[in-house]
Amino acid sequence: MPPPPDPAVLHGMPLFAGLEADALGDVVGQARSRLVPRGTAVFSQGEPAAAGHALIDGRVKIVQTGPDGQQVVLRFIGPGEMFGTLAIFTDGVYPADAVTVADCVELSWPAAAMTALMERHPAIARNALAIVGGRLREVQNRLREVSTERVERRIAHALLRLVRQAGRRVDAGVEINFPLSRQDVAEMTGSTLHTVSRTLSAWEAQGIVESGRQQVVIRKPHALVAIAEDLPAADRP
Amino acid sequence: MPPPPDPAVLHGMPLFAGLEADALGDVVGQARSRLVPRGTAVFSQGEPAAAGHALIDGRVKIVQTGPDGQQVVLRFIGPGEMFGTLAIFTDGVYPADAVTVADCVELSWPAAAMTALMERHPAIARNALAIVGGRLREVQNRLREVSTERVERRIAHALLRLVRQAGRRVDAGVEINFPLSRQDVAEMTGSTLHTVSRTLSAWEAQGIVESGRQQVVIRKPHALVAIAEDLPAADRP
DNA sequence: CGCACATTTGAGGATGTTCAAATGCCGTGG
DNA sequence: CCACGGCATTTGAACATCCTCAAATGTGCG
Repeated sequence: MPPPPDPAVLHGMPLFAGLEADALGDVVGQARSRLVPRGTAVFSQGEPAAAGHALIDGRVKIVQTGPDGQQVVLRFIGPGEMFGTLAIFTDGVYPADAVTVADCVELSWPAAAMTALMERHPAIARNALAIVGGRLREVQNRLREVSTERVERRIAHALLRLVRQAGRRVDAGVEINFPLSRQDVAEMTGSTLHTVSRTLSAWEAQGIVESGRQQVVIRKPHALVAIAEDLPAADRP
Repeated sequence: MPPPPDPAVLHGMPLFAGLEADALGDVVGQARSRLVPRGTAVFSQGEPAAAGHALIDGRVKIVQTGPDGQQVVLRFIGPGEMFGTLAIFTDGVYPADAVTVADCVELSWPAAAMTALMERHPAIARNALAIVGGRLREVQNRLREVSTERVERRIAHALLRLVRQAGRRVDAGVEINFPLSRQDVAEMTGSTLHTVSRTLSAWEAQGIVESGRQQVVIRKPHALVAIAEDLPAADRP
């Protein structure tokens, strides 16, 4: 049996914001914690949604696979974020795969417990609504990007989003805090790993990024913003 | 002052499913009804979200505009559907334009009334969660399509979605029940009106569709499905 | 009838994909 | 410790798709 979770971990999780201490205890009491090594599927597309999940530590990639095997990265989950809960509120089937891209610690609540908690604490339903609403907006924005922007801008947007979500200051600039392959970026932007590689190479030549095997450091975030916004690149080192 | 709405109109609106009769009365009591002629903006992107809306009759196009003016059609709203409610649950600003593409009758609830109703009747929050969750899925699927499929398949998918949503049997086949331009289809698929026109022309030559000014009739839905699924077109009239 | 707008169609060309092959990096097992 | 095998990445070349530009044609409304 995994260690019983500490109520403190729920702090800062938007889904449980505004709950009383005893309500939080109720929530924590229903949770299971688990260690998941890198490269493992937490759940898979098409499975019945047995549980809702929250990430305590690590990073999880949410990938949707189409009928012909084409994959799209829907999002990366960081500590404090929920995932796999949508299915519980809709048709009960996970709509995507969740794969750990680093060693992870996660909490999970059985689907029944999740819905029961929501009935007992209506604030959870309202929080969930705000969260899902926010994600809907995010995806709508990406839909617009993919529909109207060229590849280079989309890649810039994707990296900037990742920086916002998982950026860590290092002396060379800002580093994206988890292993990220060209293929991943391609699947985030509706492109190919070849094009992503070429684009990053070009940016590297201009000193905008530094990148290696599954790792990206942004040296000049402002330059990336200029590309994302399609502004003239008016800057020297 | 518009006519006081009849409680019957709420029947079949998923947002208010499972509510008691008196709760429904409460809901209806807060609503305003309004006639909106074709081509009018119900609300505009960037405005503070003053109200949530439900369509009783007609058709509304939800369009998002990017920083450079590029437009994307997020969805078409038909009778019985809600729209413009997302903003109330998130940041209070409409994320898109809503424009009538036919003469419409709509109900609306002031934002404050909407949230109050939700607090009074928790079932509404749960319904809303399921609805928003369903839309999130839909948009995620479209994101995958736009990211991985070629234009022809995307157009096929878009038309099929419209048929499901607003298809009407006519002797020639199935008609999409509201005025729909090539430009609209282009903005639904991340393409251009030129490409859409060419594609429809080609399909017309094959007897798959019949289309004219802002109007499309699908004569062979199965053929369209074959294109959407990328199957070999194995059929004769 | 004429104007505004929707649609069609052609030609040319850019963007990005596809195909192919080489190189580099990392952990594993000998 | 080093060699090996599996990935990840890079880069070149050819090509396909689809967009852009341009102009003509059709359709409905005022």
